[in-house]
Amino acid sequence: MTPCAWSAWRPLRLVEPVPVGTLREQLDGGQSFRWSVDEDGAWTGVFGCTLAGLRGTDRGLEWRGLVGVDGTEAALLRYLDADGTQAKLTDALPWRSDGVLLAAIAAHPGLRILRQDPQEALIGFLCSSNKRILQIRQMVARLAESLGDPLGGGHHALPSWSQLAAASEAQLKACALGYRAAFLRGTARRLLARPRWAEEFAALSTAELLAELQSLPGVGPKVAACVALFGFGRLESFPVDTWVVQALAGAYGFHGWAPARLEEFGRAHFGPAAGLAQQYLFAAARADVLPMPFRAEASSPKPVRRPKSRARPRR
DNA sequence: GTCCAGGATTCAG
DNA sequence: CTGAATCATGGA
Repeated sequence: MTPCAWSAWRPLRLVEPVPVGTLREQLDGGQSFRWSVDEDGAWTGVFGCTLAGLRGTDRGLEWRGLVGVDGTEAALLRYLDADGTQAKLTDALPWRSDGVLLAAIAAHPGLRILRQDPQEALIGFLCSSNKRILQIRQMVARLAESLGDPLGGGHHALPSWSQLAAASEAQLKACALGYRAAFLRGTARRLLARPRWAEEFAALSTAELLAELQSLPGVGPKVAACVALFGFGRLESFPVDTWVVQALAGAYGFHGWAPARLEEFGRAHFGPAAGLAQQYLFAAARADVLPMPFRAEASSPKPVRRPKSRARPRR
């Protein structure tokens, strides 16, 4: 049992202020599943092997770490994109000509893509299919608690692939994974044989990375896009989930479009930081603050049938 | 009790 | 290739 003592709260220097609402969306809005908040509004979370606390105050963002543990502040600065890369990319998004995006950014100013560990993103989104964020968080918490290494204060790191592969059926079942248990075991066994998988994946182009991720059991187009975005920092990756489908249908009029086609639109329209735009749209859709001029029509005649396939320029 | 969830997989057409 | 059934579990 490791004694746990928090350091005092200290200011965290970011290039842009983070409103408390944005902080909440960022830590508990479906990117990471490892943060929880107490009654005073103080967040506690684990990323990689770092245990940290965050809170928003009148004086700005503050952080704390475990006494005797070095590197917490540096890890937080990297995790939260303190160098301002995403602030610049946000400014380069087409919000000046896109009122939907403008409204989404205004709803959560300063929202960032968390720079997560690849394994953390992969485990989290392997659990994500057909589940709500709250339940994903519970699954991941149980995985860490029952299989991961202790970090102090009752918190645990996520299990390694070998720890996951070695887990018994009963242990996985107790994590309430449902049919996703087979996904986790399968992926754990595959990556256990490739100790440097994260480096190897990081060296791939984004298209190659997405294909490589999708070869893993339980990883389809959407999960692969999320892992590329959150775990490998591929900000051009544009995950299309149920919320984004609804947002693009209601706000842009793309009713009935297949996810692959919406993804194509997102990348073309939003450009190199499409994933960042996606996160703004996702958060705004969940908060129900997007302008929806094309909300699903109840009485109008059948929507115009759209061409299902495009001419393929491939050779 | 019913419905649905930051989907993936498998199978029928 | 597209669409539908199926998957296991818990919260609303």
